[in-house]
Amino acid sequence: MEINCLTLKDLISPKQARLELGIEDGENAQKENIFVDRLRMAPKTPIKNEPIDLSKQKIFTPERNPITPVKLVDRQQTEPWTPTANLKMLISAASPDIRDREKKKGLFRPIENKDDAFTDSLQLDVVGDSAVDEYEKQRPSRKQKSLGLLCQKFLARYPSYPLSTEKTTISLDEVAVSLGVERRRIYDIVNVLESLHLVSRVAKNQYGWHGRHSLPKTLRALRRLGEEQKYEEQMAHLQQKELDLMDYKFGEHRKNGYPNSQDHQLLDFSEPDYSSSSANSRKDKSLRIMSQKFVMLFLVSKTKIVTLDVAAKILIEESQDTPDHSKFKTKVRRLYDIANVLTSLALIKKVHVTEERGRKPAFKWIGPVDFGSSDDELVDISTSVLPELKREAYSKVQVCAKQRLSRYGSFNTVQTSERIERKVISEPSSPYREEQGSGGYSLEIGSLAAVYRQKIEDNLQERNSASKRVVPTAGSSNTSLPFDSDYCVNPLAHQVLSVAQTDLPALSMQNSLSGAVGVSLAPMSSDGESVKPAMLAGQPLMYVPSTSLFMLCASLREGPSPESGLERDSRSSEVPGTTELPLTPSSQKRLCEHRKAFEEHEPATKRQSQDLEDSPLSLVMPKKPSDSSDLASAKTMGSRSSASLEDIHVNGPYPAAEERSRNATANCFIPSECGNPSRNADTEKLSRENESTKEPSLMQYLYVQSPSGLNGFNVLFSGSQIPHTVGPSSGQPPPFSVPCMVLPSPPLGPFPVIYSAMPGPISSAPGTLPNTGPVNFNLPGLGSTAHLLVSPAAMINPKLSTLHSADPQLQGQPSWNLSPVTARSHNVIQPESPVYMGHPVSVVKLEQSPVPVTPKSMRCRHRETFFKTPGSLGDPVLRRRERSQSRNTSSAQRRLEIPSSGPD
DNA sequence: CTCTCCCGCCACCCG
DNA sequence: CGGGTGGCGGGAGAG
Repeated sequence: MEINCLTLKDLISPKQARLELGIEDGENAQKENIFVDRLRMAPKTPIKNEPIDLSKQKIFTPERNPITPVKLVDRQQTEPWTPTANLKMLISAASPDIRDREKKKGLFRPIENKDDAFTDSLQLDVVGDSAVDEYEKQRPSRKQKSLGLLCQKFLARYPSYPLSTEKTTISLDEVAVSLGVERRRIYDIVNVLESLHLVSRVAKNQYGWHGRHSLPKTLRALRRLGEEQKYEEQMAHLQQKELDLMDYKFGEHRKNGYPNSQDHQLLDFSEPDYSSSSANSRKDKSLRIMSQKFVMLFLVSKTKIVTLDVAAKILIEESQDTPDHSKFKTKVRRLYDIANVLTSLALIKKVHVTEERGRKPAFKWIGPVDFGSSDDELVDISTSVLPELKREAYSKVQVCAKQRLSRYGSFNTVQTSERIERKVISEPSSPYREEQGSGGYSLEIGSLAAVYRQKIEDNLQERNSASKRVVPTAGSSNTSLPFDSDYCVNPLAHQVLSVAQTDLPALSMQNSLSGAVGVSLAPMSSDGESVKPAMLAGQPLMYVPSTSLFMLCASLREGPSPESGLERDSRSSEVPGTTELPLTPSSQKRLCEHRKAFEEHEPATKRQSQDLEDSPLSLVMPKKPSDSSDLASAKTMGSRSSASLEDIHVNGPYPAAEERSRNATANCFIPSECGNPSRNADTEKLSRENESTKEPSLMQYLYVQSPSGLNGFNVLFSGSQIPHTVGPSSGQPPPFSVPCMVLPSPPLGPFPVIYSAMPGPISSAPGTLPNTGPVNFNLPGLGSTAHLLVSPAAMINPKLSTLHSADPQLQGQPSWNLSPVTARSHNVIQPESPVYMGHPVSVVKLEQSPVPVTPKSMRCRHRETFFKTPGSLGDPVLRRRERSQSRNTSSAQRRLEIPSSGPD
C-alpha cells in the first residue's frame, strides 16, 4: 500500500522519495542507511510520527555499531524483503540519480564526519543542486571507496567465529544495500571469502557465513596444494628471471613440467564444501581459484612475501591464457581485488619489495602459519588418534613443556614479526633486498632467516627472556625450514589480529570449567597499528578456554577427524586408532553419522564442526618427565586425557538436562552437535569408567596452543587434577576447577605467573557447593602471545594452592554463571575488523583476596616490567575493580557482566 | 609517471 | 527468458 504513495513526483524528486522511504520504515531506513529528512518528514507524512532517531542512523556504520548477526538472521528470515526496501529499489531503478545519491550517502556517510552528516543532508535538501556540488567537493576519496574498506564493513557484520548453532545467512541484496554499493562489489568480496571457506553459497543471492573457524584447515589444504603445484619452485624460477614488467615477455617464462593442468584439482579442493553449488563452470570460479592460488603462493613461500607480478605470471601461465600484456594487467587488477579482501581479513598486508629498478608491489602473509604443515604434525596431534603420532608429539611437547616449566618466569615466544620484519625488508642492507636483484627470493632465505633469528635473539635478550618458543609447531620440526621454524613459529602477533575471538565461545567452557584464574586483559598498544590486549599482572580474572580446548575435546572424543576435503575420507577410515578413545562405538557412530549427514545436507554447519576438529592445537600430557618416551604411557595419557576432557565437557557444573538444553542453544563445543541425550549418558559412563582407571599419581598437562582460539595464549592444563573434580558421579556433575598460571608473552618480558587458583571444588565435595554455576570463559582478544599454564595448584605451586584454599573469599565463589545468551549479547563488536582497536574481551572479575595469590615478588616485579599500571601496587581489590570498571566502559572490548558476588 | 582499483558493461549460466 | 553472476578492461584517482 505504501507503494501507492509513490507518485511520479516522488520519482522525480529524489529527496521526496527518500523522505517517504525513511518515514515509512524508519528502522529499515536506518538499516539501509537511508537518510531521513527531518524537515520534511512531519508535513509530508503524518502517518507515522515515530521520531526518527538520527543518531541511530549514524551509528549504523559497522565501525561503531556492528550489526549483530543474530538479529540479521532473524530479520532476514522473518522479513526477507520489506515493502519499503522494494520501494526503494524501485525508486533507485527508476532514477539513477536517486540511486547514486543514495548509494553515495549510504556508503560514505559513515566515513565522513558524522556530525556533518545531518547538516549535509539538510543542505542538500534546502540548497538543492548546489548541494550536489557540495557533495562533489566532499566526495570521498578513492581510498574510502576501496574494496578493502568495503570488505571490512562487510566483515564487521558477521562474527569471526560464529557459534555453530548460529547460522548466519548473507543476503547479497541486503548487504549491498546496507553497505551502499552495488551487488557487483559484494560478489568480489564474497568470492574471495568463499575461496577461503569463510562463506559458502547456499542459494541464489544467499550466502552462508561460516566465519574463520575453518580457516586453519583451509589454509592447510591450500598449502598442501601449493606444495603439490610446486609453486615455490615456480616463484623461485620467475624471480630469477627478469622481473621487470616492462621487459616481461611471456614466452620466456614458460616452463616445462609445470602442473598447470591442475586447475580442476584446485576446484576439487573446494568441492566438498560446494556440493550445493559446485555445478559452476571453471570460469565461474575464476576469482575463487585465483584467490586460492594467491594464498597458496604465500603459504608455500618461505619469505611469505609474494610480489604481484610473480603471482600474476604464475596465474597466467597456469590458466594457459594467451599471454599478453593486457592479460597481465587484468590479472594484476584481480589480484589487487583479492589482496584487498585478504588484507581486510588480516591475512596479508601490503609491502614493497625494493629492487634495483625500484619498488615492487607485494604482499606479505601475516596470517596464521602454524596451522599445520603438509606433514601435519600438529594436525595429527589434534585430530588423529594414532598412538604413535600422539606419542611422538607428546614427547616433543613434553620437552618444551618441561623447558617452560623450568623457567616459566621467562617463557617466551619468538618475538613476532612485524616490527622486526618490516625493518628487515626496508633496511637497505637487508639480505632480502640484496638478493632480490641477483636472483630471487629463495637465495636469501638462509641469510634472511639468520637476520631474523639474530634480531629475534637480540630482542629476546633485551627483554631478559632468552628462550625461544619451543613448542613444536608445524615448522619447528622441519629443520630444512629454519625460517619457518624460527621465525614464523608464532603467527599470533599480527599487527592486525587475525584471530580475534569474537565468539570465542565463551560458552565452550562454561560447562567445563569453573575456576578462578587470574588473568586479565588490557589493551596494549603495539606497533602503533593495533592494540593488542595483554595480560595484566595481578589482575585476578578468569581465564578462559577457547574453542581450541574444545576442539581438543572434540578431536579426542571424536577420534579421527576429517581432514580438509582431500583427505577427509581416508582419515575418517582410521577407525582402529580410535580404540584409544573413550568413545563407545555407538557414540562414535552417531558422531560420524551426524557428521556425514551434515556434510551432505548442511555444508555450512559441517564446516563449522570441522573447524572445531581441525583447529590447530598441540597437546602435551606428560605423565612424568621420565615417561615421556614410553609409548604405553603415552597411550595411557592420551586415553586418559581424552577421558578427562570428556569429563570436563560432559560433567560440567550443569545437570545433564540443563546442559542439554544449553547445548541446544549453544553447543559450539560439541563439534558434531550430537544433541542426542543418550550421548551424555554414554560419555558420562565413559567418564566414570575412565575415572576409575585413573592413576592418581599421574600428572598430566594439556598444552593447548591455539592461534585461532586463544590468540597466542598457550594453555597448559593439568590433566591429573581433572579426574579428581569428577565427584561421586551423581546426577550432579561436579564443577571443574582449574587453577592455572598464565605465562607471559615475550614482548612483554618475563612474566611469571598470573595466578589463578580454584580452591574449593578441587578438594571439597563439588556437589556441596552451592550454585556451582559454570564459568563462562572467554578470552577473545588476547592479541599478544601469552601462555596460560593451567595446572593443579598443588603441583605447580602447592604453597599457593594452600593459600588459596584457605582464602574464604576465593573459596566462596568458585564459579560464575554466564549464559551463552549473555555472551552473545555482548558480542557485538567485530574484532576482526581493524577498525576496532580493541578486541572483545570477556572479563570475569574475581573477588580478589587481600592475600596475594601469586608470589609477591614475582607479581610486583613483573607488574613493573609490564605495564607500570599506576594502581597496580595499590589495593589489589580496588585497583582491579577500577580497572575492570574502566575496561567495562570501554567500547572497544566486549566483556561479560559477571556478578561479582559470585554464587550466593 | 606508475600504482591502484573503481566502475559498470555485458556475457554467461541457471532456474 | 529473466535475473543472478562475475569476467573483464577502460580509465581515473592517488602517490
